[in-house]
Amino acid sequence: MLRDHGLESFSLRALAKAAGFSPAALYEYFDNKAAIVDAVQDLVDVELSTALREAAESEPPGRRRVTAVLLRYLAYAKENREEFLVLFSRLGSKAQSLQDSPHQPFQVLMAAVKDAEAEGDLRIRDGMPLEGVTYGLWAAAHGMAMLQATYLQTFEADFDLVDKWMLIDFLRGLRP
Amino acid sequence: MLRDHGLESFSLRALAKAAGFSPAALYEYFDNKAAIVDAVQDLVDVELSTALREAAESEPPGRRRVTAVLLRYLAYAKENREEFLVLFSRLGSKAQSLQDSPHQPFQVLMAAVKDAEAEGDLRIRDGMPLEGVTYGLWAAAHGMAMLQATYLQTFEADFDLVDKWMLIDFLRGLRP
DNA sequence: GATTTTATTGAACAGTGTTCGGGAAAAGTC
DNA sequence: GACTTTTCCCGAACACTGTTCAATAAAATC
Repeated sequence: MLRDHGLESFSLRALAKAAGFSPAALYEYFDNKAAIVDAVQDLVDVELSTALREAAESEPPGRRRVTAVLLRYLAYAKENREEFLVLFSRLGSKAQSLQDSPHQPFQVLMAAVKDAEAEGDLRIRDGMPLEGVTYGLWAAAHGMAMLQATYLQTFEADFDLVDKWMLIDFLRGLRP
Repeated sequence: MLRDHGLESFSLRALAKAAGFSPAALYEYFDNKAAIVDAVQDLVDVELSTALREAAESEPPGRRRVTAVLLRYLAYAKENREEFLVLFSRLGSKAQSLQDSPHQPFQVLMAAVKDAEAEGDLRIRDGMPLEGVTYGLWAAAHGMAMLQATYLQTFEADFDLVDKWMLIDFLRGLRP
């Protein structure tokens, strides 16, 4: 529904027509537009996290598994551009927290990082929390995905190989 | 002007009133709202790039200089949240290109990376263009800045130290 | 069958970006 | 100085947005 026509031009009237409802009827189920976006964000959240989980299981624990999760993150953002952008748009009104609340993609990545450290394949500085390095790795992939989806969307180039090499090199800096 | 009231609630009528003009008068100088945002983006672009240039000159060539530029990027995003978000919002209609057109912050970072490689302080894989590793490093910092500015804006924590450590570790993976 | 509850709607309101005809003020020309 | 032309700006309007609310039809309950 939303996938085809972007996020900017996503009006309640258009959504209502697509759903066979009147615009006012939407307010029976949602408080406002932000609540609708929140609901969509939840859907995207689990879709992305299951994709990441699959990627994690495809590789043995260690830095390679972390790399697989990050590359899957990038692939999802590339294949599902609008969904990815919705997830990180400011239209929703979620109070995001890192650890408790189920930002599931983060949890999946953190598990992979934890396992890699347990395997002795990844070094974590003294005083650096597990969430910290997970956040850092997430941010690296997120920045690539975000730049390609917005700022560099008109920049015709194949980022795949560059992304992969850079992530591998970044993780190289986390070797024991 | 725009700094105080965010980007979402930035109406042409409000801008016109603040400028002492009528809303219609703005169209004498700009084609549309996107053109206004483009103009602001240009201003932010040079503001950010001069800040990065200063940071580059504060350190000798090498990975430390690259780190300084990236940290300055993060500091700017933190101190000038709205400007930073405007720069990467989809409201503008710029056709961004990496090399030619003056996305100046990228150029500044690329110069630092180039110098670091020339100093023998940074390794670039065979077949990897200079733009590629610059993009990767930029994306890492950009992801951190973007997450803090949007998705994690309610997450009260001090990211500064984590950001610094992670960037240093990432660059550690690029040692010769 | 009567009454309450649940869905759904059309019309309206305030706000948005944008267009257009018209009217002042400034600049240029004889 | 008078006349024309260009520059500048505004009010009103249009189509759109999210949102509210009284009214209505359908369903559920008693």
